[in-house]
Amino acid sequence: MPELPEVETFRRYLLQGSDGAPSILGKKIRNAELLWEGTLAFPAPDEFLARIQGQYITGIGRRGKHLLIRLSRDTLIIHLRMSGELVVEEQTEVPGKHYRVIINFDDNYRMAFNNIRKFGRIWLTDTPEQYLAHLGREPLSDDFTPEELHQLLTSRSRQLKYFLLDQENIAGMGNIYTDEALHRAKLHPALKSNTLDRQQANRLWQSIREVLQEGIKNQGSSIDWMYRGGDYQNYLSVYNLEGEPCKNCKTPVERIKIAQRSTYYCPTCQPSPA
DNA sequence: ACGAGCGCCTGTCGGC
DNA sequence: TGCCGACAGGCGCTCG
Repeated sequence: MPELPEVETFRRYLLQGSDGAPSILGKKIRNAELLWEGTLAFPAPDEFLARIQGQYITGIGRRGKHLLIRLSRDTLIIHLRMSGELVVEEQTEVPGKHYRVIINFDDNYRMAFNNIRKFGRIWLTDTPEQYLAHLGREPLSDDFTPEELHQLLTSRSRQLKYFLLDQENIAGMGNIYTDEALHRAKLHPALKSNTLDRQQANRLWQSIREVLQEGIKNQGSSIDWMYRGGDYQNYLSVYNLEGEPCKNCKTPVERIKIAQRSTYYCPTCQPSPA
């Protein structure tokens, strides 16, 4: 499911709580339950279950699309992939059909990793950096500059869609926000990255940050049956809007396949490179 | 180096 | 109604 804005929304939910769910910060872990062992990327199940017991939640961070739950001794890294979500609730609730991992706290609350498609993964480690080392720049950080984006773009020749989805360049973009950023920057998704001039790179930098910030402000996008918290889906310009008029020029939005993903763009505002 | 194709999973939707 | 393919917010792998 989630891209950077949705993961950031989950981070804030865990940190601040919401109606009916407390913050998990400071809670002590009584034990964990592994309902689908494949969720666990590291370590082995026995070690995971033994090691997580008794640790306290000391912080909640994010790196790209990875959630970083800081514990007394370790970090629990969670990647939600396509259909994951986190639920904080009382232990008396009936567990959801697709709960894969449950963390029980010692105060009658729990945090459940709900994950229909089983693609999500978690790691428990005291060296989290090694699992995050492949990630590129944090697009909303203060020291990510348009100059640096231009440098990244021109260092290789990639179609812009591929470039933005590649987490080794920028960490956090997914299918929705990539299409939205390219439309806002008026760049065709199949344009080669190394053909962009400084002005185009500046526009893309600005567009990436705007769509991500607007996504966070609206608590992410809720599409289909999953994650109903946010409402940024109501402000999308092209994603999932095939045949609808472009918000700028009224040309019908088109859908093509790039990188095996549906890719939405306006053929007028984002002219084809060919 | 780049990108296509596929696998991993469960569920929904539209067409026939 | 039932079946069947297409599709879904991700990513790692192979192959040419």
